[in-house]
Amino acid sequence: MSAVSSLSSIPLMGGLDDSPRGRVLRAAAHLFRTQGYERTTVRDLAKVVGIQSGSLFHHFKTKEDILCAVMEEGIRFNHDRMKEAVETGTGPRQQLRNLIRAELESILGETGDAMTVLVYEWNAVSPDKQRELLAMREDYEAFWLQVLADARAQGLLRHDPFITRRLLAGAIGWTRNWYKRNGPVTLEQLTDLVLEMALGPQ
Amino acid sequence: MSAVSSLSSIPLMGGLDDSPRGRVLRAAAHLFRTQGYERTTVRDLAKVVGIQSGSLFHHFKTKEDILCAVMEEGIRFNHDRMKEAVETGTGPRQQLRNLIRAELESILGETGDAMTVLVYEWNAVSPDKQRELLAMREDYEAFWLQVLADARAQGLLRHDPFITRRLLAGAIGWTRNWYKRNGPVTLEQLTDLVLEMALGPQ
Amino acid sequence: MSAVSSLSSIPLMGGLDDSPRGRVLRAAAHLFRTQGYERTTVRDLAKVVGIQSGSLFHHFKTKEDILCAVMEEGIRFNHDRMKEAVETGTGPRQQLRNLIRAELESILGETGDAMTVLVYEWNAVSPDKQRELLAMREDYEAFWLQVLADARAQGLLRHDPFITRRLLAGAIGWTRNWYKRNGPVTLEQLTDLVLEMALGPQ
Amino acid sequence: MSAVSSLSSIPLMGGLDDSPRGRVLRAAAHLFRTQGYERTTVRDLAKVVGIQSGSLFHHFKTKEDILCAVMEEGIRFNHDRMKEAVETGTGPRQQLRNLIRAELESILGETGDAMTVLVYEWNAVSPDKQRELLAMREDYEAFWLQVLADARAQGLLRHDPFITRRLLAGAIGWTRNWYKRNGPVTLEQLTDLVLEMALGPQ
DNA sequence: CATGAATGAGGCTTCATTCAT
DNA sequence: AATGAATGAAGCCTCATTCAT
Repeated sequence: MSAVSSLSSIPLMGGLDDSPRGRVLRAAAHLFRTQGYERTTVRDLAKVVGIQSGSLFHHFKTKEDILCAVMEEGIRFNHDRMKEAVETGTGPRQQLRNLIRAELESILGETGDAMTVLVYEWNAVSPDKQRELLAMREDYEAFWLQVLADARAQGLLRHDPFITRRLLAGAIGWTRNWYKRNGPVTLEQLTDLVLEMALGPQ
Repeated sequence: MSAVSSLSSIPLMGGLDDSPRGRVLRAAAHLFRTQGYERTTVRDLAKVVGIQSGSLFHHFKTKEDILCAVMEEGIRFNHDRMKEAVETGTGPRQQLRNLIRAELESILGETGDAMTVLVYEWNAVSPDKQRELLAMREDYEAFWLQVLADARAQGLLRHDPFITRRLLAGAIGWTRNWYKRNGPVTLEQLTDLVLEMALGPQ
Repeated sequence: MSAVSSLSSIPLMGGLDDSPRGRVLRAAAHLFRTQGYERTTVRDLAKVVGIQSGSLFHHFKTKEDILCAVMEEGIRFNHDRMKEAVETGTGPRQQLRNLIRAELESILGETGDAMTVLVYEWNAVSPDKQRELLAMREDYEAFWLQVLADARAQGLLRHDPFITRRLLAGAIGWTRNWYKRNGPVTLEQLTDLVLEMALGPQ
Repeated sequence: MSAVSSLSSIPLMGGLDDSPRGRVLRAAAHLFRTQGYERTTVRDLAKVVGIQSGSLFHHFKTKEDILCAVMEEGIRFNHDRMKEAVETGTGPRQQLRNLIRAELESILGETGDAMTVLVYEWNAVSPDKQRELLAMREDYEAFWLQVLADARAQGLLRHDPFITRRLLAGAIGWTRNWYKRNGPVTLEQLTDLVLEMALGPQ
């Protein structure tokens, strides 16, 4: 059923160590993305981790908790990444480029499974959990809006920061479905393309 | 469970009449998007349509068939829309604008549920059906690539048509998650924003 | 599913004309034997007959009624056959041979499906119907017991008629599972073999 | 629905212990024979065993697997019985008598349900499984044919071994439908009657 | 009489979760 | 913590039967 039978082929997801918990979350992120949350059974997951299905419930109360944990770890790790992107950039243009670059990494790299699951399985989580997760995303988005507002203030950006952010978020998130890291376009080039979409040529 | 208890609140999806089949597909598109395919039971669906669950299987062989039919109708209807967009435009710039506008309509309008389901529930369909559906999408995408290639030939577009299309597809598809039709930005303005992302200012 | 798609290949069962009723019963006897009663759907049956499933219920009240009618017709037709077998024989030995021969015909010939169904699907019919059918079989069996009793009285038969009848019934009924009419053993030879089982050599 | 509500009234079937698997198979053999395979629901079966219906599927993959297992165990156990019958007999006559006796035991005793199911529900199993089961029966039948061939070689048997076997199989198998163990005829007497059918008086 | 869409009860099977060992 | 058998609710689908046309 599953195309994955061991964890060895799943890259270490950012921030997750080799503890049982970490191994479950990495396997879950992968399976939830490739098969879908509902179509992944706890037995599928246990098999990939190399334990029995009953044992999962010593680490997580419910299957939904596993899903939420995947999402949380994804947000948490990328929050740090974004923060760093802003802090290491000097000036809005470079900061924005850093953000784009970082978000592309987050989508196309080791946290890609988690970020995809965050979007695609969003309404598998209860409203309560949705609220919690939305709160976590809020300051994540705040980085973007702040940088875009700065860019606008400096005349770099011609349009509304909010709308620009949304359009960029769509373009970036979708790369998961087509971009190949070892294809003809480098990640730097892709970053520049997206940056140009936001700010125009030059 | 379902927030929807009758079909009356679901707009007529493009091309689907009031036949039992059409009513099932409209309800399915809506439920599959709001609840997810796996989390929508055939009883949920039947209740919204106003029939018994067993009766669904007079019109469709399996639940998966319903999903595929939703996707097919979505593709089919929008194929015609895209074709018209290209035909009624004179010159690549106008054709491209028409395409963007048409795809925004397709995402934000009455076929939005179907198009979202097409993306979000993609791996709920069997590989065989995936192949069929991909074949249908192919000439849909061909419209875009042709127009973008023309734009490039005329110097309107500075980058690779394929990549540009993917970035636009992401930006446009994501609007479903944030754009409000009765908000401050009109669809025409949104169209222009996306067009500017593709071609730059002016 | 069914290996039969038309009635043309099913021989006319004894006593059943080409009326709708007769055609249904012949098809039913065949399908019930080859697939089993429960595994044969009324749609299967209707398709072979060449009508719609709903139309079956103009001729029979329920599916079970069809099964019972098959059984009844089988018994009724073979009752006449047995009667004739007894009447045309002179002396117990010839009468017994005639009965054996007639019952082999009934199992291996055109009523074989019905007779097999009578045995194999016996507990698909309600107790009430079972009683009715048992009553019909009673005088059928009376022919046998009478002839065997006569044979015993004449010293032809060494054992209890009742037990002898049961053993013969088993041997004869089982022929359906192995005897081939166009094989090396003729029906007359088979008849003699069974007769010898009953009466011993000579 | 079921006339049986506990396992206590079902005799231990040959070779089956009190493991969950054994208890399921014994209950299944009984229910499948008395109600028919299709008319026995997995809930019926679970109730008799004293477990929940879902638990059945920890021991057997499908309902059909349960049927096949019943058949297999029946064949396997009786294979050993037949082998012993041949080995403990000296000379074809005694061997044949032992076989008859053993098969009567197998039909009328604790494996009777399984053997009946084997015959009556034969076409409820898939062609693949039929092949497997036929292969198992093959060497079972080989015992009979060998002994009958020996008998023929010694002049004890006047007719073809194959045909004789089939007639005996029918007579023996049918005893399930009429013979009462605590009736006027002992099993030994019945055995002798069948033996006489095969070899003639003396 | 025939049709065929609709019914709705019920069947098999799956699966997250529990718990005694 | 781990196991794995057991649970029991719920899911998809089938099918005999009905009935308006």
